Amino acid sequence: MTTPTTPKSSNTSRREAILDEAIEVFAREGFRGTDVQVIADRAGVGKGTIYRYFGNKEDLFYAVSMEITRRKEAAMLEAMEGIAKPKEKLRAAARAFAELFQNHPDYVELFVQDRAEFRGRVPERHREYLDQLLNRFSEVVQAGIDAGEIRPIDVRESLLILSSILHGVAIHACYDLHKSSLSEMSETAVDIFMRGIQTEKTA
Amino acid sequence: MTTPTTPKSSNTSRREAILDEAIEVFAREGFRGTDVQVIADRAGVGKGTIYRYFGNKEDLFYAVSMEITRRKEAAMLEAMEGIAKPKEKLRAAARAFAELFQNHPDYVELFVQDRAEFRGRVPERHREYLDQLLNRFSEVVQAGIDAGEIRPIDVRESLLILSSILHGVAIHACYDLHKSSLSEMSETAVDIFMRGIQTEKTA
Amino acid sequence: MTTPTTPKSSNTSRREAILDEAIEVFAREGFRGTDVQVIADRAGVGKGTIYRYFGNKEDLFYAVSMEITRRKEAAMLEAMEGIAKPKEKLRAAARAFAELFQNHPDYVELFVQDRAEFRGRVPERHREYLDQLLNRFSEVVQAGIDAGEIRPIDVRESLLILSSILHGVAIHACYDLHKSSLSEMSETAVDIFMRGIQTEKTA
Amino acid sequence: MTTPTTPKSSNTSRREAILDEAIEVFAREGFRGTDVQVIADRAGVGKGTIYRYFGNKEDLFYAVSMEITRRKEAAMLEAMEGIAKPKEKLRAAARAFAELFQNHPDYVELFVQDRAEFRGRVPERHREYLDQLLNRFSEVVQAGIDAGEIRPIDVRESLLILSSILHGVAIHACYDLHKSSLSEMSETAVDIFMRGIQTEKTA
DNA sequence: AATGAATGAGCATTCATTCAT
DNA sequence: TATGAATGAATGCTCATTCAT
Repeated sequence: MTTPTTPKSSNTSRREAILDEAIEVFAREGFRGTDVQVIADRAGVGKGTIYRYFGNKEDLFYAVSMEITRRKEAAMLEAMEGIAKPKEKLRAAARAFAELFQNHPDYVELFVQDRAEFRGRVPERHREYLDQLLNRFSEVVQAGIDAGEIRPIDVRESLLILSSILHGVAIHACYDLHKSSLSEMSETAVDIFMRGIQTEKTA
Repeated sequence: MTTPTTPKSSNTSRREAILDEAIEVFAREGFRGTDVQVIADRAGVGKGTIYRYFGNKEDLFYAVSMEITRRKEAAMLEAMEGIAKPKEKLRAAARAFAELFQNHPDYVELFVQDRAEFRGRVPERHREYLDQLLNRFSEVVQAGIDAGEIRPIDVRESLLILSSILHGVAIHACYDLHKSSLSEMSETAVDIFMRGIQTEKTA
Repeated sequence: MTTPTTPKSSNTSRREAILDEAIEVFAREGFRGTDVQVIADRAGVGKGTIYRYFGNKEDLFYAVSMEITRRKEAAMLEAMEGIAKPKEKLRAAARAFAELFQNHPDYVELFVQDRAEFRGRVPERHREYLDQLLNRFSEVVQAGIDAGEIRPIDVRESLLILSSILHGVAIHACYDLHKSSLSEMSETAVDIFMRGIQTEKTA
Repeated sequence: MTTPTTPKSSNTSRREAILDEAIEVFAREGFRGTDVQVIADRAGVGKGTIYRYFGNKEDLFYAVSMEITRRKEAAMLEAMEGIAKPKEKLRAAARAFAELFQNHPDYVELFVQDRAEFRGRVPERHREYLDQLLNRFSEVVQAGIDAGEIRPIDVRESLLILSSILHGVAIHACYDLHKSSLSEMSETAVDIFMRGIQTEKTA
């Protein structure tokens, strides 16, 4: 764990190369089905190098999972920027979420793998992430309530439900391949959700 | 690979004993993490017997998955019986779904395992099941629309979304253990969903 | 890979075949240096079979070690039978010990391997064995003392020393290959030992 | 494989630091069980440095083994100095041997490791050492014989036996923890040995 | 039909050794 | 000279599947 000589270039690229390949291989083969050697070969590094960087297969998967989480969060937060109205903020975030997973079906698989393999065993990361994001979004929903756009619902619970819907749709979309895309289905789902939480008179 | 004869009395009980144990073990250990020997031991049969009845580990898991699907379906259909109003029918079904998974957290895990391990590879069973159930529910939704209770939405799409919500909540509930139960969270989610699809004036 | 027809001999012969090869390979390569696959190949069984019979590499080594211990003990006890005089009993046992190791240099290596790899970690087996054997020999020494042939020494301690001498000579003999054989060197060593513990006047 | 230059001040300390740590780690973990990185870390040097100084793991172990041999030899020779009577010289040397190993149980382990890992493969060093030391002690024994204190035995053989006894006791002492210490047991063993080789009338 | 002993492909992980810096 | 990042060969152990009884 000594600090690398060239601060960014070689180590970073190596780490990223491994991570990039790991995303694809874990997504395609599943956690248990993945042979670390395959990731090493694809990343063009020795197997030992992966263990040097990530410790073990599980921690490599964690790193992958966390990376996806970061990208998801970043995409949603970025999408909300510059939008004023609370409900539109939520829609924008949801749309960003759907588009990310539409463009990267891998990420859905990784989410499912994580849930399948590690259920409640390593939730701290997810819990922590969820809490952080929930707080961020809670302000938005609260603002919507204060503005009279959204019914005075339980903020945290409704956000968990929105999250469930988004993930549920992402996971389920593959069962409806012939029809609407993940984005389209998500759009409709969010539309129903927004109608479900808004005040009567609102458009 | 010899096809088992039509299960007679003792065969049936054997099959069920295996299936029952398989549900628990697969749920606890995951598909890849499950040792068929463990299922055999718990079911009190030889390992060879499992292979005689189910062909291989994957097909055993399929059988388990299908069994859960059947129970899920049965619970929902039974819950709808004797209820007249379309919206109440949907609520009842959703409630039955949530209660089933609340009482059998195993089933959630199996659903996730199935999705994780076999994503698009064996969708026929799910697709077939979904289609069948969708048709059943489509009539209900259509009746709601015809009765003016539900907005004239895309029936199939909205049902897929409801399914996504229910599964999404079931999967997500474990991340919010401290607060509401799966049933409670599902209740709220379905409430939002119903508000989202109903016509303006409806209560 | 033909399975023998005899119902009993099958398991026993398999176990023994593995054990026999394990003795040689462990002796030649050392515990850590041994590849279980090599033992499997030489014994004509699958690697899994070894793990089925012995659990793991360490327990396989234990079994080997114990087997040698048994043979050592058996050889010594057998050699003492039918001999009346205590001192001659000891000499006979020591001679049997030396001859066994002279004919099976492997056994020396296994003893050293055991000591090297497992020092105090698994002494129960050895301790137990030593105690058992010590008690057996203690009677002999005590008889010698009572008969006035042996000085009134600490029985247990002197036996441990005899054991140390025998093992020490066995281990050391290889450093003096050019000259006397293990048996010869051992004979001399035991002669010195006997003179050292006998009463003055004794021949 | 570059031959290290003649050790200068800092080199020497580096070499010694490595050697000191190697003694402990090899003794605790065994040769095969030792990770060179651990030695490097404990010695505060890079792993490459160890390879620069010692070539490879095996040669590092050789160096360690030889170092112990030197200390053993030095302790024995020093103990004999200033003592006139041959038998007392032997006793003194044996006592020094026992005390060294009593105070440094590590050394016993290293001796066993050496024997276990390299049996007859690298005996030159030991043989050479033994010969050197044997010659040194042979004079003592011969003097004892000439003085009528010791029976006219084979000098070399009896010394090898004494060596076997000392090493045997050191190795065996751990199997008798509850009772006498290595030193005590060794003392008794040497006493028996001396009685065994001395002439009848001697005290 | 039922069994479970036997099998061996498969894989995570370690660590001695090298070599570019 | 010293270093430690990179490597990949080596190996213990598992477990799905088969098949003789």
